[in-house]
Amino acid sequence: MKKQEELFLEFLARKRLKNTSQRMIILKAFLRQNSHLSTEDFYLQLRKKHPGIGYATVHRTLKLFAECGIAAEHNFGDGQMRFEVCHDNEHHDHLVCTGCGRIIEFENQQIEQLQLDVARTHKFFIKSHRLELYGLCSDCVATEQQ
Amino acid sequence: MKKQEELFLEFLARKRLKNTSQRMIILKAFLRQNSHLSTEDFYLQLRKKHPGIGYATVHRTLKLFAECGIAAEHNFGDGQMRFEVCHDNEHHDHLVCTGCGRIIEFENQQIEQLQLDVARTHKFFIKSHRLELYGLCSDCVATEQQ
DNA sequence: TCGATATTGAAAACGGATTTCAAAATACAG
DNA sequence: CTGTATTTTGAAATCCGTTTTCAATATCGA
Repeated sequence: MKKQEELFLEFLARKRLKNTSQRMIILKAFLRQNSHLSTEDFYLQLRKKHPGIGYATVHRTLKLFAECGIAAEHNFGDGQMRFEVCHDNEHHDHLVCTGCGRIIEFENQQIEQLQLDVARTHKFFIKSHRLELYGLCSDCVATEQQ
Repeated sequence: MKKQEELFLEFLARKRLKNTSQRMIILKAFLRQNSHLSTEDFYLQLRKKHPGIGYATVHRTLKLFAECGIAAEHNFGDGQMRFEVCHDNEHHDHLVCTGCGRIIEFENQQIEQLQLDVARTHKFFIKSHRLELYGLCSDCVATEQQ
Protein backbone atom coordinates (compact mmCIF):
# COMPACT_ATOMS: atom_id res chain seq x y z
CA MET A 1 0.00 0.00 0.00
CA LYS A 2 1.30 3.41 -0.89
CA LYS A 3 2.14 6.04 1.61
CA GLN A 4 -0.57 8.42 0.53
CA GLU A 5 -3.28 5.85 0.87
CA GLU A 6 -2.13 5.19 4.39
CA LEU A 7 -2.17 8.87 5.15
CA PHE A 8 -5.71 9.13 3.96
CA LEU A 9 -6.88 6.12 5.92
CA GLU A 10 -5.28 7.49 9.06
CA PHE A 11 -6.93 10.79 8.40
CA LEU A 12 -10.33 9.15 8.08
CA ALA A 13 -9.81 7.22 11.29
CA ARG A 14 -8.64 10.28 13.19
CA LYS A 15 -11.70 12.22 12.09
CA ARG A 16 -14.11 9.33 12.64
CA LEU A 17 -14.97 9.36 8.99
CA LYS A 18 -15.91 6.29 7.07
CA ASN A 19 -13.93 4.38 4.57
CA THR A 20 -16.25 3.97 1.62
CA SER A 21 -15.76 2.36 -1.75
CA GLN A 22 -16.31 5.69 -3.49
CA ARG A 23 -13.57 7.34 -1.49
CA MET A 24 -11.11 4.59 -2.34
CA ILE A 25 -11.98 4.70 -6.02
CA ILE A 26 -11.57 8.46 -6.09
CA LEU A 27 -8.31 8.26 -4.17
CA LYS A 28 -6.82 5.75 -6.57
CA ALA A 29 -7.93 7.66 -9.62
CA PHE A 30 -6.58 10.86 -8.14
CA LEU A 31 -3.18 9.39 -7.35
CA ARG A 32 -2.97 7.84 -10.78
CA GLN A 33 -3.38 11.10 -12.67
CA ASN A 34 -0.56 13.53 -12.47
CA SER A 35 -1.74 16.89 -13.64
CA HIS A 36 -3.70 19.86 -12.42
CA LEU A 37 -7.27 18.90 -13.07
CA SER A 38 -10.32 20.92 -12.22
CA THR A 39 -13.00 19.15 -10.21
CA GLU A 40 -15.13 19.09 -13.33
CA ASP A 41 -12.43 17.55 -15.54
CA PHE A 42 -11.54 14.99 -12.94
CA TYR A 43 -15.16 14.09 -12.49
CA LEU A 44 -15.65 13.64 -16.23
CA GLN A 45 -12.57 11.39 -16.38
CA LEU A 46 -13.73 9.32 -13.47
CA ARG A 47 -17.26 8.99 -14.76
CA LYS A 48 -16.07 6.97 -17.74
CA LYS A 49 -15.11 4.09 -15.48
CA HIS A 50 -17.43 4.79 -12.59
CA PRO A 51 -20.64 6.35 -13.82
CA GLY A 52 -22.31 5.87 -10.48
CA ILE A 53 -20.17 8.34 -8.56
CA GLY A 54 -21.68 11.78 -8.32
CA TYR A 55 -20.08 15.15 -8.72
CA ALA A 56 -20.83 16.12 -5.15
CA THR A 57 -18.94 13.12 -3.83
CA VAL A 58 -15.96 13.86 -6.03
CA HIS A 59 -15.94 17.44 -4.89
CA ARG A 60 -16.23 16.54 -1.23
CA THR A 61 -13.54 13.91 -1.50
CA LEU A 62 -11.07 16.21 -3.23
CA LYS A 63 -11.64 18.65 -0.39
CA LEU A 64 -10.81 15.91 2.07
CA PHE A 65 -7.60 15.18 0.18
CA ALA A 66 -6.63 18.81 0.45
CA GLU A 67 -7.48 18.83 4.12
CA CYS A 68 -5.35 15.81 4.88
CA GLY A 69 -2.48 17.10 2.82
CA ILE A 70 -2.33 14.68 -0.08
CA ALA A 71 -3.70 17.21 -2.52
CA ALA A 72 -2.91 20.85 -3.17
CA GLU A 73 -5.63 23.21 -4.22
CA HIS A 74 -4.84 25.81 -6.87
CA ASN A 75 -6.67 28.66 -8.43
CA PHE A 76 -5.05 29.83 -11.63
CA GLY A 77 -7.55 32.58 -12.16
CA ASP A 78 -9.74 30.82 -14.68
CA GLY A 79 -12.50 30.53 -12.14
CA GLN A 80 -12.00 26.85 -11.51
CA MET A 81 -10.38 25.17 -8.60
CA ARG A 82 -7.65 22.72 -9.54
CA PHE A 83 -6.15 19.89 -7.56
CA GLU A 84 -2.79 18.23 -7.88
CA VAL A 85 -1.17 15.41 -5.99
CA CYS A 86 1.06 16.69 -3.22
CA HIS A 87 4.31 14.79 -2.96
CA ASP A 88 5.92 14.80 0.48
CA ASN A 89 7.04 18.22 1.53
CA GLU A 90 8.35 19.28 -1.81
CA HIS A 91 7.06 22.59 -2.97
CA HIS A 92 6.92 23.94 -6.46
CA ASP A 93 5.46 26.86 -8.32
CA HIS A 94 3.87 27.13 -11.72
CA LEU A 95 4.30 28.50 -15.18
CA VAL A 96 0.83 28.81 -16.65
CA CYS A 97 0.54 29.06 -20.42
CA THR A 98 -2.33 31.34 -21.31
CA GLY A 99 -2.16 30.07 -24.87
CA CYS A 100 -2.74 26.35 -24.49
CA GLY A 101 -3.38 26.00 -20.77
CA ARG A 102 -0.27 23.93 -20.18
CA ILE A 103 1.07 24.06 -16.67
CA ILE A 104 4.77 23.63 -16.02
CA GLU A 105 6.11 23.11 -12.55
CA PHE A 106 9.33 24.59 -11.29
CA GLU A 107 11.26 24.86 -8.09
CA ASN A 108 13.59 27.62 -7.11
CA GLN A 109 15.24 27.56 -3.77
CA GLN A 110 16.64 31.05 -4.08
CA ILE A 111 13.18 32.52 -4.57
CA GLU A 112 11.90 30.61 -1.56
CA GLN A 113 14.70 32.02 0.53
CA LEU A 114 14.04 35.55 -0.62
CA GLN A 115 10.39 35.14 0.30
CA LEU A 116 11.43 34.25 3.82
CA ASP A 117 13.59 37.36 3.90
CA VAL A 118 10.66 39.51 2.80
CA ALA A 119 8.44 37.97 5.46
CA ARG A 120 11.05 38.58 8.12
CA THR A 121 11.41 42.25 7.30
CA HIS A 122 7.64 42.61 7.66
CA LYS A 123 7.48 40.47 10.79
CA PHE A 124 5.09 38.29 8.87
CA PHE A 125 4.56 34.60 9.56
CA ILE A 126 4.19 32.74 6.24
CA LYS A 127 1.76 29.84 6.17
CA SER A 128 1.75 29.31 2.43
CA HIS A 129 2.51 31.08 -0.76
CA ARG A 130 1.64 31.12 -4.36
CA LEU A 131 3.86 32.07 -7.24
CA GLU A 132 2.60 31.82 -10.77
CA LEU A 133 4.13 33.11 -13.95
CA TYR A 134 1.61 33.62 -16.73
CA GLY A 135 2.58 33.81 -20.35
CA LEU A 136 3.28 31.67 -23.37
CA CYS A 137 5.09 28.36 -23.40
CA SER A 138 7.70 27.71 -26.05
CA ASP A 139 5.19 25.98 -28.33
CA CYS A 140 2.75 28.85 -28.18
CA VAL A 141 5.45 31.45 -28.74
CA ALA A 142 6.44 29.56 -31.88
CA THR A 143 2.85 29.26 -33.06
CA GLU A 144 2.17 32.91 -32.51
CA GLN A 145 5.08 34.00 -34.66
CA GLN A 146 3.81 32.23 -37.74
CA MET B 1 -5.66 67.06 -14.30
CA LYS B 2 -3.96 63.95 -13.06
CA LYS B 3 -2.07 61.60 -15.24
CA GLN B 4 -4.38 58.66 -14.68
CA GLU B 5 -7.44 60.61 -15.60
CA GLU B 6 -5.77 61.59 -18.83
CA LEU B 7 -4.89 58.00 -19.53
CA PHE B 8 -8.48 56.97 -19.06
CA LEU B 9 -9.83 59.75 -21.26
CA GLU B 10 -7.38 58.82 -24.00
CA PHE B 11 -8.41 55.21 -23.64
CA LEU B 12 -12.07 56.12 -24.01
CA ALA B 13 -11.35 58.22 -27.09
CA ARG B 14 -9.21 55.52 -28.68
CA LYS B 15 -11.96 52.96 -28.19
CA ARG B 16 -14.75 55.32 -29.24
CA LEU B 17 -16.28 55.00 -25.82
CA LYS B 18 -18.20 57.76 -24.16
CA ASN B 19 -17.20 59.98 -21.33
CA THR B 20 -20.10 59.79 -18.91
CA SER B 21 -20.64 61.36 -15.54
CA GLN B 22 -20.80 57.96 -13.89
CA ARG B 23 -17.44 56.96 -15.28
CA MET B 24 -15.83 60.14 -14.00
CA ILE B 25 -17.36 59.75 -10.57
CA ILE B 26 -16.19 56.16 -10.36
CA LEU B 27 -12.73 57.08 -11.60
CA LYS B 28 -12.31 59.80 -9.00
CA ALA B 29 -13.57 57.60 -6.19
CA PHE B 30 -11.32 54.79 -7.33
CA LEU B 31 -8.20 56.95 -7.47
CA ARG B 32 -9.01 58.43 -4.09
CA GLN B 33 -9.07 55.10 -2.28
CA ASN B 34 -5.80 53.34 -1.89
CA SER B 35 -6.44 49.76 -0.94
CA HIS B 36 -7.47 46.49 -2.48
CA LEU B 37 -11.23 46.66 -2.53
CA SER B 38 -13.58 44.09 -3.91
CA THR B 39 -16.14 45.30 -6.42
CA GLU B 40 -18.78 44.85 -3.78
CA ASP B 41 -16.96 46.84 -1.12
CA PHE B 42 -16.12 49.60 -3.55
CA TYR B 43 -19.71 49.76 -4.72
CA LEU B 44 -20.98 49.98 -1.14
CA GLN B 45 -18.55 52.82 -0.43
CA LEU B 46 -19.53 54.68 -3.54
CA ARG B 47 -23.22 54.23 -2.96
CA LYS B 48 -23.09 56.36 0.15
CA LYS B 49 -22.35 59.43 -1.92
CA HIS B 50 -23.87 58.34 -5.19
CA PRO B 51 -26.85 56.12 -4.59
CA GLY B 52 -27.90 56.33 -8.21
CA ILE B 53 -24.96 54.43 -9.63
CA GLY B 54 -25.63 50.76 -10.14
CA TYR B 55 -23.47 47.80 -9.34
CA ALA B 56 -23.28 46.78 -12.98
CA THR B 57 -21.85 50.13 -13.96
CA VAL B 58 -19.27 49.99 -11.19
CA HIS B 59 -18.29 46.52 -12.25
CA ARG B 60 -18.02 47.43 -15.91
CA THR B 61 -16.05 50.55 -15.17
CA LEU B 62 -13.55 48.77 -12.95
CA LYS B 63 -13.02 46.32 -15.80
CA LEU B 64 -12.33 49.25 -18.10
CA PHE B 65 -9.77 50.57 -15.64
CA ALA B 66 -8.04 47.24 -15.65
CA GLU B 67 -8.12 47.12 -19.44
CA CYS B 68 -6.56 50.54 -19.82
CA GLY B 69 -3.94 49.82 -17.21
CA ILE B 70 -4.87 52.16 -14.38
CA ALA B 71 -6.14 49.32 -12.20
CA ALA B 72 -4.76 45.90 -11.39
CA GLU B 73 -7.09 43.01 -10.82
CA HIS B 74 -6.28 40.56 -8.05
CA ASN B 75 -7.73 37.35 -6.80
CA PHE B 76 -6.55 36.49 -3.34
CA GLY B 77 -8.48 33.27 -3.23
CA ASP B 78 -11.42 34.48 -1.17
CA GLY B 79 -13.68 34.25 -4.18
CA GLN B 80 -13.81 37.96 -4.77
CA MET B 81 -12.07 40.01 -7.38
CA ARG B 82 -10.13 42.94 -5.99
CA PHE B 83 -8.89 46.07 -7.70
CA GLU B 84 -6.09 48.38 -6.77
CA VAL B 85 -4.75 51.53 -8.35
CA CYS B 86 -1.81 50.81 -10.62
CA HIS B 87 0.95 53.37 -10.31
CA ASP B 88 3.13 53.82 -13.40
CA ASN B 89 5.08 50.71 -14.22
CA GLU B 90 5.97 49.82 -10.70
CA HIS B 91 5.20 46.28 -9.78
CA HIS B 92 4.69 44.85 -6.37
CA ASP B 93 3.56 41.64 -4.76
CA HIS B 94 1.46 40.97 -1.70
CA LEU B 95 1.55 39.64 1.80
CA VAL B 96 -2.01 38.58 2.62
CA CYS B 97 -2.91 38.20 6.28
CA THR B 98 -5.35 35.35 6.68
CA GLY B 99 -6.10 36.55 10.20
CA CYS B 100 -7.36 40.08 9.65
CA GLY B 101 -7.37 40.38 5.88
CA ARG B 102 -4.70 43.06 5.83
CA ILE B 103 -2.75 43.29 2.63
CA ILE B 104 0.82 44.49 2.64
CA GLU B 105 2.64 45.36 -0.55
CA PHE B 106 6.26 44.60 -1.18
CA GLU B 107 8.75 44.80 -3.96
CA ASN B 108 11.75 42.60 -4.46
CA GLN B 109 13.92 43.08 -7.47
CA GLN B 110 15.93 39.93 -6.86
CA ILE B 111 12.83 37.77 -6.96
CA GLU B 112 11.75 39.43 -10.18
CA GLN B 113 15.12 38.68 -11.71
CA LEU B 114 15.02 35.06 -10.62
CA GLN B 115 11.59 34.73 -12.20
CA LEU B 116 13.04 35.87 -15.50
CA ASP B 117 15.77 33.27 -15.11
CA VAL B 118 13.20 30.55 -14.51
CA ALA B 119 11.24 31.63 -17.56
CA ARG B 120 14.35 31.63 -19.70
CA THR B 121 15.32 28.10 -18.75
CA HIS B 122 11.83 26.94 -19.78
CA LYS B 123 11.80 29.08 -22.93
CA PHE B 124 8.69 30.69 -21.51
CA PHE B 125 7.55 34.20 -22.36
CA ILE B 126 6.20 35.88 -19.23
CA LYS B 127 3.26 38.21 -19.64
CA SER B 128 2.47 38.65 -15.98
CA HIS B 129 2.97 37.04 -12.67
CA ARG B 130 1.50 36.77 -9.28
CA LEU B 131 3.30 36.23 -6.03
CA GLU B 132 1.40 36.14 -2.79
CA LEU B 133 2.56 35.13 0.64
CA TYR B 134 -0.26 34.04 2.93
CA GLY B 135 0.04 33.97 6.66
CA LEU B 136 -0.25 36.15 9.72
CA CYS B 137 0.78 39.76 10.02
CA SER B 138 2.69 40.87 13.09
CA ASP B 139 -0.50 41.99 14.85
CA CYS B 140 -2.23 38.68 14.30
CA VAL B 141 0.80 36.68 15.38
CA ALA B 142 0.80 38.68 18.62
CA THR B 143 -2.94 38.19 19.12
CA GLU B 144 -2.74 34.48 18.52
CA GLN B 145 -0.12 33.96 21.17
CA GLN B 146 -2.29 35.36 23.93
C1' DT C 1 -30.69 69.81 -33.34
C1' DC C 2 -30.74 65.27 -35.04
C1' DG C 3 -29.68 60.56 -35.35
C1' DA C 4 -26.54 56.88 -34.67
C1' DT C 5 -24.29 54.78 -31.10
C1' DA C 6 -22.91 53.81 -26.45
C1' DT C 7 -24.28 53.61 -21.60
C1' DT C 8 -27.12 52.94 -17.76
C1' DG C 9 -29.55 50.42 -13.85
C1' DA C 10 -32.48 46.70 -12.58
C1' DA C 11 -33.15 42.33 -13.02
C1' DA C 12 -32.09 38.01 -14.95
C1' DA C 13 -28.79 34.62 -16.26
C1' DC C 14 -24.67 32.37 -15.61
C1' DG C 15 -21.18 29.09 -13.62
C1' DG C 16 -18.72 26.90 -10.33
C1' DA C 17 -18.79 25.69 -5.42
C1' DT C 18 -21.43 24.10 -1.76
C1' DT C 19 -25.43 22.38 0.75
C1' DT C 20 -29.74 19.84 1.41
C1' DC C 21 -32.15 15.74 2.06
C1' DA C 22 -33.89 11.19 2.09
C1' DA C 23 -32.08 6.73 1.09
C1' DA C 24 -28.15 3.71 1.61
C1' DA C 25 -23.85 2.25 3.62
C1' DT C 26 -20.67 1.85 7.41
C1' DA C 27 -18.80 1.15 12.03
C1' DC C 28 -18.97 -0.69 16.19
C1' DA C 29 -21.01 -2.10 20.75
C1' DG C 30 -23.22 -5.78 22.58
C1' DC D 1 -23.32 -11.69 13.83
C1' DT D 2 -27.01 -8.34 14.78
C1' DG D 3 -29.03 -3.71 15.77
C1' DT D 4 -28.48 0.96 15.71
C1' DA D 5 -26.38 5.39 15.68
C1' DT D 6 -23.80 7.84 12.57
C1' DT D 7 -21.89 9.01 8.24
C1' DT D 8 -22.11 9.11 3.29
C1' DT D 9 -24.14 9.26 -1.06
C1' DG D 10 -26.18 11.23 -5.47
C1' DA D 11 -29.47 14.29 -7.38
C1' DA D 12 -31.16 18.41 -7.13
C1' DA D 13 -31.40 22.74 -5.12
C1' DT D 14 -29.04 26.65 -3.39
C1' DC D 15 -25.56 29.96 -2.94
C1' DC D 16 -22.94 33.87 -4.36
C1' DG D 17 -20.03 36.64 -7.08
C1' DT D 18 -19.73 37.81 -11.98
C1' DT D 19 -21.57 38.94 -16.25
C1' DT D 20 -25.24 39.78 -19.56
C1' DT D 21 -29.75 41.40 -21.15
C1' DC D 22 -32.76 44.96 -22.36
C1' DA D 23 -35.46 49.02 -22.68
C1' DA D 24 -34.79 53.69 -21.45
C1' DT D 25 -31.47 57.39 -21.48
C1' DA D 26 -27.31 59.98 -22.46
C1' DT D 27 -23.53 61.21 -25.42
C1' DC D 28 -21.18 62.64 -29.50
C1' DG D 29 -20.39 64.34 -33.98
C1' DA D 30 -22.23 66.07 -38.20
